[in-house]
Amino acid sequence: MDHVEKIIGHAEQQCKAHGVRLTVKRKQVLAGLIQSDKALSAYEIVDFCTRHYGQTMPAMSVYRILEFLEHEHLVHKLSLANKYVACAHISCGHAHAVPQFLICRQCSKVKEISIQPATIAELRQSVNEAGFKLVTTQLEMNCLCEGCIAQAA
Amino acid sequence: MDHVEKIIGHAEQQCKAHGVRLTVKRKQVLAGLIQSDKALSAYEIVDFCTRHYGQTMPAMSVYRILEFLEHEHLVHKLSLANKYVACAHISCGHAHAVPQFLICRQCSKVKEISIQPATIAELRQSVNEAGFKLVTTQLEMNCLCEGCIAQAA
DNA sequence: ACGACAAATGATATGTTGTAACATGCTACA
DNA sequence: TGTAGCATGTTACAACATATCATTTGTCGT
Ligand SMILES: [Zn+2]
Ligand SMILES: [Zn+2]
Ligand SMILES: [Zn+2]
Ligand SMILES: [Zn+2]
Repeated sequence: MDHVEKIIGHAEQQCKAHGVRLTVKRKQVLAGLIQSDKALSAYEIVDFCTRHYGQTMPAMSVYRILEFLEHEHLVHKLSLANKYVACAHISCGHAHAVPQFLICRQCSKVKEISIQPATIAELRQSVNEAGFKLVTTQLEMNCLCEGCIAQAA
Repeated sequence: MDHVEKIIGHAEQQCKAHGVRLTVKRKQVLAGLIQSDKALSAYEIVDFCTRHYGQTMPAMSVYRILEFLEHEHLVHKLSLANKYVACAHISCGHAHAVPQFLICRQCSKVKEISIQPATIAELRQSVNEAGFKLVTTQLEMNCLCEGCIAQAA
């Protein structure tokens, strides 16, 4: 049982606990994202599934499935990059806090982190002073990953 | 001379100083964004211009013009919302720092702020600890504006 | 003023991303 | 086994964005 399957197993447990089904197609999409180990656009997922599972995966299905997976917190949508990434904490057990995402501009690798609550509080404070209210503390930041930094040097 | 024209005047000065031209079409797009006082999608700008200036504005032109205006720091592209907003500091004179944007989910109003350097430093520190490097400190945050908060209450 | 060059815009086509609407198939449960 | 609800298939189209080449307009040296 490899790494990906183990995560899928956890995801399946989670879904069962919520009274929803992780169907074959949904597993395919999630597994694709996990295997890729980076953020993919919806159509990249279409291509991935079509190539790996021997039948064309309609874009419509991918969007529907992504919506489902996001709702189950198994996948995160990254608006900054218009891509989708598997949650990094599917196997952790603990319910995960609102995440922040570091997105490599170069290669779409994503790190899902939790910034210091104090820092978040300062951010929220700045927002409040401007008369706005934060709707979510999910942040997305344009970054370069370790690999791409090394490559650039 | 109204508020919008005054800002346009400043923009024109700025362009002249950079040896580039703020043409009629470019002024129309910029004025549209300023008047709207919120972020607009490229096609909303197309509609605005077509309605207000009596001839159809091709989408292609809008994209080209937005690219120009962004390059001149007169307009900012908001990836989080897939929209464009006029810079809030065109008339300020001082060269503006890397901004952070508070975007109202409800009505697309945008506040362009400058978060405490100390907070930014903490963010950068978190990113470095994760092995990534920030490419830009421009942040975009999902918010509700004053008006929409009041309305919701 | 004239011609040459570069910048800006027009026009058309096409690529990419995302949703609407309705048909069909599958699963769980009475 | 019927049936109700969920999931997927199919088709069409809307919204967002870029590529390419033609035409117009502004700039500058002569
Ligand atoms: Zn997560
Ligand atoms: Zn990278
Ligand atoms: Zn600005
Ligand atoms: Zn608002």
